[in-house]
Amino acid sequence: MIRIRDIAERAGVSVTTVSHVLNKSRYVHPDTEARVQKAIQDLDYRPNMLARSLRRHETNTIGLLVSDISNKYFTDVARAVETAAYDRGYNMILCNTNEDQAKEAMYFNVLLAKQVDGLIVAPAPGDHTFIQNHIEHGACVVLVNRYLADIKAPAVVCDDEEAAFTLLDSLLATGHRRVGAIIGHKNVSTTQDRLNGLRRAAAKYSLSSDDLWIFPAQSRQEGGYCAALEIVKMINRPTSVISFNSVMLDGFLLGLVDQAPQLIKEIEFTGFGYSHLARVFRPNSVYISQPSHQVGATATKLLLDILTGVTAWNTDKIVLHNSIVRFQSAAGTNPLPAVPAITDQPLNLS
Amino acid sequence: MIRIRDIAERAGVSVTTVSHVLNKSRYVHPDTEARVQKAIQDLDYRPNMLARSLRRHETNTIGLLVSDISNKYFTDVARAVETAAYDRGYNMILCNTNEDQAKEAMYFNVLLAKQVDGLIVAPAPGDHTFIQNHIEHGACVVLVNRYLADIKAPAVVCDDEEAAFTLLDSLLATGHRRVGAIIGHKNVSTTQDRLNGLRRAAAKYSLSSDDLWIFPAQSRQEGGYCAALEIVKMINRPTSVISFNSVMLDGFLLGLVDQAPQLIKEIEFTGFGYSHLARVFRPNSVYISQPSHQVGATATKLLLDILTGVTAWNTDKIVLHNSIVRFQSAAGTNPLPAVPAITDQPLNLS
DNA sequence: ATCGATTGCGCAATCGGTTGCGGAAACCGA
DNA sequence: TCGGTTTCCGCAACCGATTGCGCAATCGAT
Repeated sequence: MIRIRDIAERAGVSVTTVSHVLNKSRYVHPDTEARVQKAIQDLDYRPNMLARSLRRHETNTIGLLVSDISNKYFTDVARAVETAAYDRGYNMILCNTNEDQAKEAMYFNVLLAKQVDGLIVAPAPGDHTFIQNHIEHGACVVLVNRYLADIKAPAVVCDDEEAAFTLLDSLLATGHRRVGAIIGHKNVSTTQDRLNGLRRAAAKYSLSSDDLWIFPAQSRQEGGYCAALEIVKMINRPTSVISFNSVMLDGFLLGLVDQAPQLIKEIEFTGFGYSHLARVFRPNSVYISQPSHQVGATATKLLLDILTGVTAWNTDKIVLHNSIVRFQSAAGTNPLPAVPAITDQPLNLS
Repeated sequence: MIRIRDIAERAGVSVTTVSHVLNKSRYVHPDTEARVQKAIQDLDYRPNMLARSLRRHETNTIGLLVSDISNKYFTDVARAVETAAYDRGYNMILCNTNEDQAKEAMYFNVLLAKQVDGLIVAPAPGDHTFIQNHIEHGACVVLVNRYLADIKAPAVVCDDEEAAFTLLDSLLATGHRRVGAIIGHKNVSTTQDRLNGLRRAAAKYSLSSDDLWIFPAQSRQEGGYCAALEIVKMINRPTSVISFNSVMLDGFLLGLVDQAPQLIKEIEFTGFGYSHLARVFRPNSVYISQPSHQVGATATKLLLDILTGVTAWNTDKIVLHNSIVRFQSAAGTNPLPAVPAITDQPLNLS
């Protein structure tokens, strides 16, 4: 490994000067600087960030803890965080907690031990006093997606109550009177907010609680599949179903396809997040498009603003807006452009 | 921040002893050790990994460079790498290169500057002499998914030639005589291997090159969509299509759904990787299930074995086996269990 | 020629750990 | 009591950078 000292010797200057050249932190005579730069080139020198960070007490690195890396929502958030961080000279370390609280705590410790400057966390369900502890000991944390009553930290969330209301309202407005909801984890703020939205819409139409069938499932495909198995067996079946995420919706639809294909046509379905299956089965339906990219970008900006002192530490909740979109018409928000540019040409096999 | 010195003072010992307690690196009297442990507890001490790594010349961290984090194949690889690394006391830093060679080079440098012990790389298409450079300067790199002729490093790949052969063979065996292939990036080893497999199967059935329509597309949904737009316009249309990844297949199917729904029934399709859409449109079809998890686990084991001296550095290619699976029958390999366990109970809205 | 200002750069302490070397105290058998 | 072990632990150098302090050389004006 090439050290700064090697550069200094080769350029005939002190390590101080090399350091200042590297960081442009004070005036260095152009000739000297050129010699140093040449030595850096010649030896292919790359500063040791461990040493720099140790001395500077900052790593220019933030951690991102997501609960499920295979969920498209989180990969979108991760990409946004990564981009926003990179634009401001920070790197991101991504960790997958798998909705496992123990793993979340473990990674939290690891990342703090690695001296990340701050953390963006999509908290797993469960108790989070350990996070509050770390915050009190000086950790800088921004929550995304879910907020937590017992953690005093800023959060970037979506207006889930409103979106759920809108969704159910639109179903009820078109005449549905028996509605199912596949809701995922019960004890997270998103689910609670969305349930509140459903309740509000149900109240608006004086729906009885018997007519609103709530199915808490694992927030994964199997959860939705289970919901399908249940619904197939029901007598007074809902005429429409809302899923709280697209993974469960996929599972639900696959369940119907496997177990009772005829129900696909009978049951209206919609939910949070884009799904290919929903799109092909219900090309004219709506769904809730979550501002995942914006969530990541906003959280990152907030975190970095706090870290760099632009913004004071606070416990504000930033609420971004979900949008309700129709598959066909939403050219801008739709994952697939209406008329995609043709960028490649066919080729014959030679 | 609590330093090791704070612990030492509180426990009335030297920092040396605290360090040895932390690392269990030499005998310490039980009473002394207890005092140290108590001080660690009391002060909620967490060692600074930067300092440790600086001194030890190792970070117990590996980097993973993937070309597309929103691709399920890579998230599976990432999860496997993360798990395998964690089991051996290593952490993983995940970086998304977005199929962008410049970004790949940038992250390569960042990770080396952060002194990662080793790197697992799914290389973007393009020139990679910079990787070879780093290897010659001592970087420890394992390639996954794609191998590169100009990089002397071990690689963990799949038997893509064989899988492509099997896939096309099965189509030709059932009578198809005009086949299309949506192939993604042309200049990567996977694509080349698969093309060779296709050629071999085509030769076996004496298919003329006019009957094998090759469509190189962007390796994303839009690429598949473009292929659909093309195929819709064709006169002597393929009766079956093979996609080289599931994202393009999704795009292709959406394209058909949008532009020519009747073709969905007419054209047989299959490809590499599981797709919900393929499953619902062709519940009895086969597809190539890639051993993504095994790829990640194997690459990690190989890298860590090299790092710890268990295995010597080499440039071997480890070839794992793709399997060809049918949607319905493949309970084990299918993403969805045939009869998923019901783990949650319905709940009434109160 | 003198002196203050400016230019250009180096010394050495420091960040928070790890570890080779060695030393004091306790123990033990004769 | 004495010499040799064994037990237990501390000193201080070191990892590779950053940075406060200060000094020598040059410059320009008088």
